[in-house]
Amino acid sequence: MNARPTMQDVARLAGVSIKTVSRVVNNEPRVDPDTRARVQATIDELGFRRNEQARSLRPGQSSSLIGLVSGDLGNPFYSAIARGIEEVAYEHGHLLLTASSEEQPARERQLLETYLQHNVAGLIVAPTLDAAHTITPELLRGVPLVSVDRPVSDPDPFDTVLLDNRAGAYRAVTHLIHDGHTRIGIIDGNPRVYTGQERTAGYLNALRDAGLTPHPNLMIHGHHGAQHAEQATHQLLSQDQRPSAIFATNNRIATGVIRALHARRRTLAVASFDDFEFADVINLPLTLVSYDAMDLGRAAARRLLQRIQGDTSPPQRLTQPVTLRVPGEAH
Amino acid sequence: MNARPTMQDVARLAGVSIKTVSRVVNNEPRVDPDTRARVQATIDELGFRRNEQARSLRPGQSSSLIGLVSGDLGNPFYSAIARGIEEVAYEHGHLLLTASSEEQPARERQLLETYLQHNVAGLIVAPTLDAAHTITPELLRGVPLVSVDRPVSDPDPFDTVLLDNRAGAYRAVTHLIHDGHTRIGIIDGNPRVYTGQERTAGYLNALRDAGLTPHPNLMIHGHHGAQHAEQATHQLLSQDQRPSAIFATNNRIATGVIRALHARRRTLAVASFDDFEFADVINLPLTLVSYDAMDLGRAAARRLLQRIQGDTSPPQRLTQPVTLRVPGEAH
DNA sequence: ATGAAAGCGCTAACAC
DNA sequence: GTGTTAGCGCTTTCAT
Repeated sequence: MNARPTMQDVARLAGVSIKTVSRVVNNEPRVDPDTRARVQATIDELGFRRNEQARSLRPGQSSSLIGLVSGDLGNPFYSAIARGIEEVAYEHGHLLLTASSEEQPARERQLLETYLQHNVAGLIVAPTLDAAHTITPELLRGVPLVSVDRPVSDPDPFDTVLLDNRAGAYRAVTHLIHDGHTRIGIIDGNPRVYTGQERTAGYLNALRDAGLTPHPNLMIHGHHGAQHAEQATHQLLSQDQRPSAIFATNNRIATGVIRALHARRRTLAVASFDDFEFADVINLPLTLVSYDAMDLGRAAARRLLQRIQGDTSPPQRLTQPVTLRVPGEAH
Repeated sequence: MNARPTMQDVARLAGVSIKTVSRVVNNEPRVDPDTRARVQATIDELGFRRNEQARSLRPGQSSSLIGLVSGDLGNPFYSAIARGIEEVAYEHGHLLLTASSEEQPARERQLLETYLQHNVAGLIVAPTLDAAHTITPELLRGVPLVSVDRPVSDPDPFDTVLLDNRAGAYRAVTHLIHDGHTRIGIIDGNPRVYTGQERTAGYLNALRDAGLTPHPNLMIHGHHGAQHAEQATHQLLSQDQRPSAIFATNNRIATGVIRALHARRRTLAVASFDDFEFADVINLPLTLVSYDAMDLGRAAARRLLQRIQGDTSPPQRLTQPVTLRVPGEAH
């Protein structure tokens, strides 16, 4: 329980003033080498480390804290983003606070406020639906914010890092069409979610460019999570004009589709946004839109650090690339 | 870029002293209701929120920060733990800092030091190998630490939250034996890792209690990650006395085993520590040791909060339960 | 019930 | 090259 030593303690023991200790700690130039050595020795002896909290209390000195609010850190997609942010933040001497909004706007706002109370230097948020109403410049008071995966609103007052959702979906569906499929079903989640909207748009564009007409019976929306996607798959396969392939707009949905096909002992081409580890072991023809979620985090963190360092250019929208992966196919 | 208002600003505008504002903010009793209302109105008007950094600078006032160092936040196991910690921390008004040691002791120590510089109230760490040499009471200076998933050392000077590794492995292997298997292979990772040691011990106990003799050719150690486990599986299946079942000591290894079996188009009973989403869709007889990783985090956080609140009882070792899951079997 | 003043650990401005 | 002083935003005696 020995109390933590302060600069004052070091100064006393080394027989110098507190300012000299500060100079040594901060590697300022104008210090006598002998003095520096003596002070450093005392620092080591006492195990002194600067109190960052006191340091960043001074005006101008921003704290080295970055706050992240994502939907659910337990979701591998978000934790990969967090990992990417963490990596870049760490390289630049910043620390990362993490919390989950559970997709509730009120909680999201509460978390951002708490972060601001702790003097974070910047914020990264994977916004909930309706974030546009709660995340405002007045709330932020000049603290920079970068949104990731989804925009806060459109047009967006903040920097935003997104996946190329539309192109990814377009390519996956086009790949199915090239394989001869003409009746391609789509299962999407909540139609208000940005990523799903973009991916659905990509699907429609692919059909249109191939001269195919989208069929309402082949498009199921408003379903959420693997459970509902499983039902939706059964529904698609129980009707007269069955699809020969299904595009799932994310991996939760893909999981449901695969479960349903497994239950029916039925083989169908499945395309999906999001890659997954067991893709190679599933006995189905798969077409996956793959990407590195950590890169989303890295890009968001880099942009945020630029803002923290004073960049005041207009808000940017950064789009991260995606690739098509067909398990079992040579490349 | 309007500067953040301070208590001083509120005091001036409300025509009271800063101390009265402080009393209102902290809900202290001895304030005139009228004064309180007037101050509160000013607070709302200005959007004032207490600067937590300044607050916790006062001695005695511990910060509301908790620091987590895990091996890799991108690993779903660790991110689930983080999510559990976050949940409990949030309920108690604490915030969570996260970082990844990448299993490097030097980085782990560096991160802990940085956390301590930021005046964290407590620490949770999933220790690397060799953490015993770098995580010492001198480093911590009275800041409480709880280790999770693995002990820092044995006997452990810190509270520790573990899975019931031995019992889980014992039950899984016993289940295989009841199904008639007598030649059961085991593939483990780095033999220095605590969890692997315990799970291997459970495997050996199960064999012994069933009157079976462990065979060196059926035990493969020192392999790391899915890649090596794939090779190890091929090795096990290429020898004369082939196993009829394989126990994988974690899900990375299980992934490798399943990959290898898929490549060989071979069906074999597979038992594994760690459950996974696609277990139900894999066409293999599976026996899984399942548990809730979030609970590990919750338990660690609860223990840490007790320490932060002044508990000085001797270090505890908490063991979290595991269950057996056999996909496709009724329960 | 309210306020004045000191001080937490540090850095910036300005001596010397 | 080195030291003195003031002050960041807050809480805590101790007065009034």
